[in-house]
Amino acid sequence: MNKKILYVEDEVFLGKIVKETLETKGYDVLMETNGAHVINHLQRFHPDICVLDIMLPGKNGYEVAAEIRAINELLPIIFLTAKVQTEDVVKGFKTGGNDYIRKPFSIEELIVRIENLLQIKQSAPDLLEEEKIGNFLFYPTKQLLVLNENHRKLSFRESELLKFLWIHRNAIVQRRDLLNHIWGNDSFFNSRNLDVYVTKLRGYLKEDPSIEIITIKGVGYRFITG
Amino acid sequence: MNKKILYVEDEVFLGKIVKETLETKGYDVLMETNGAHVINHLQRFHPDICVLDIMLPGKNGYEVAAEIRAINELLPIIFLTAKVQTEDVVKGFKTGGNDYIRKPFSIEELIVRIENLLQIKQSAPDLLEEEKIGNFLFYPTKQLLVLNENHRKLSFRESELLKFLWIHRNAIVQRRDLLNHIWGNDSFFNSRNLDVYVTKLRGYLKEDPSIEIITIKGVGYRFITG
DNA sequence: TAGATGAAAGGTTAATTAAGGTTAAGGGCT
DNA sequence: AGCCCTTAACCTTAATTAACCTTTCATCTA
Repeated sequence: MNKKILYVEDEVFLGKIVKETLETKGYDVLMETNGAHVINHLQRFHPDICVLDIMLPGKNGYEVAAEIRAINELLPIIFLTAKVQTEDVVKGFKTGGNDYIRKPFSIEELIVRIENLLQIKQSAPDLLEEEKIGNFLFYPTKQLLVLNENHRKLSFRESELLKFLWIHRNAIVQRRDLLNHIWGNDSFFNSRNLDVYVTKLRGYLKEDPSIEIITIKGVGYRFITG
Repeated sequence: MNKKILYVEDEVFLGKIVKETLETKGYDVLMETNGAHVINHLQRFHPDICVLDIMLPGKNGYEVAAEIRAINELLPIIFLTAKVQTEDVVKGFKTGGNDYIRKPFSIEELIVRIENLLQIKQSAPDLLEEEKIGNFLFYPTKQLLVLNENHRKLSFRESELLKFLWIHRNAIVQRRDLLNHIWGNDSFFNSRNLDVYVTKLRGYLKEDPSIEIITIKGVGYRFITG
């Protein structure tokens, strides 16, 4: 069963390219040029994700997003925008967007963001019941972190964060990906939230000096394990 | 060192402009007006990316792309076209194009897409966990520089700069390559930024007089290690 | 042709801005 | 209540920008 993408774009020419490319990647794509028709499609097509151009004739992307949100709280929405003002981005998140991409974008980039929101991890190996992280033992499903006799129960977010960092250990993980994965979008409200959780994890992990969460300012983090 | 672009374009006038612009951005550009000659160039020039106009005399862009694909599965291909028919676009992607730009296009847009496609397949030569630089030990992923008992944590940019210089030690590295690698572009502002980071690194490295970052005015730097 | 001159590139240090770190105070949920 | 998440306030540090200084090199002039 292919994942379904509802793609709202008034530039027909660009739209056809994007649609066709996504289809070759194994998605079912319904393309619509008129914002006012989106709601109808939502009911019949049942998309897994929406990609909305912001500059639409008639109804703009924000309005469409708000309509979608009224019906479906969780459906991931990606905005495409030519504008670069922060206000627009903020507005995008406020009306319920999960991610945004600036035009001109490369199709590769769009695919990455789509897969990210759909949680299709290219090669994310499944975690075992028990993972050895430095001197710690981490039990992902139990949300438990053990060092020697010291058992610490992790909260859901703590555990998700550790999981994500561990899966991508020694690689740079982008803030944006963490936020999308754990909080569902990367607005700057949640952004500060991530900082708080990184601090918490660092606190837990500091007993083993061979483990470190390195900050890459403006980009994300890198989880180092000896 | 520079990335190589094979650019196939029959409009000589436009072609010259694009070629020159790309060259100022630090690419080596081979321009060809005849589609039939492309394959020869492929063997000798070994481009990192191809930019193909679709309307070519003799052999059209799709045919050329198919030929390229037969030899190299992964080489990124960008199509340029003035045609507006969708069938052409679809055809382009089916013959293995990675991206697509409609004429008239802005050169900025072309550059964005080129860089995007290059990043995807780009992977720098790997460094070891621990590299010995003069009397220092450098831990690239840990962003750590050690001299005797003296541990210095490097910031991301400091570490990236040192990595780049070390990989190209004893060779001349161009400012614009450094800028493109660390800052993503070589605009005027980042240029001064690089100066600041070079000064910082020199400060850190001055404890070992056998190491030196030599300035080559107007070109770049040379990292000397005894 | 030596030396003067000025422009351009880069060096250095400091100021500014922005990102993130830390801690603690709300606020909702069970 | 107790837990977890969020938000806010305040602090620290990295990254950027700016300002001013030095070197280099080409060109001009005596």
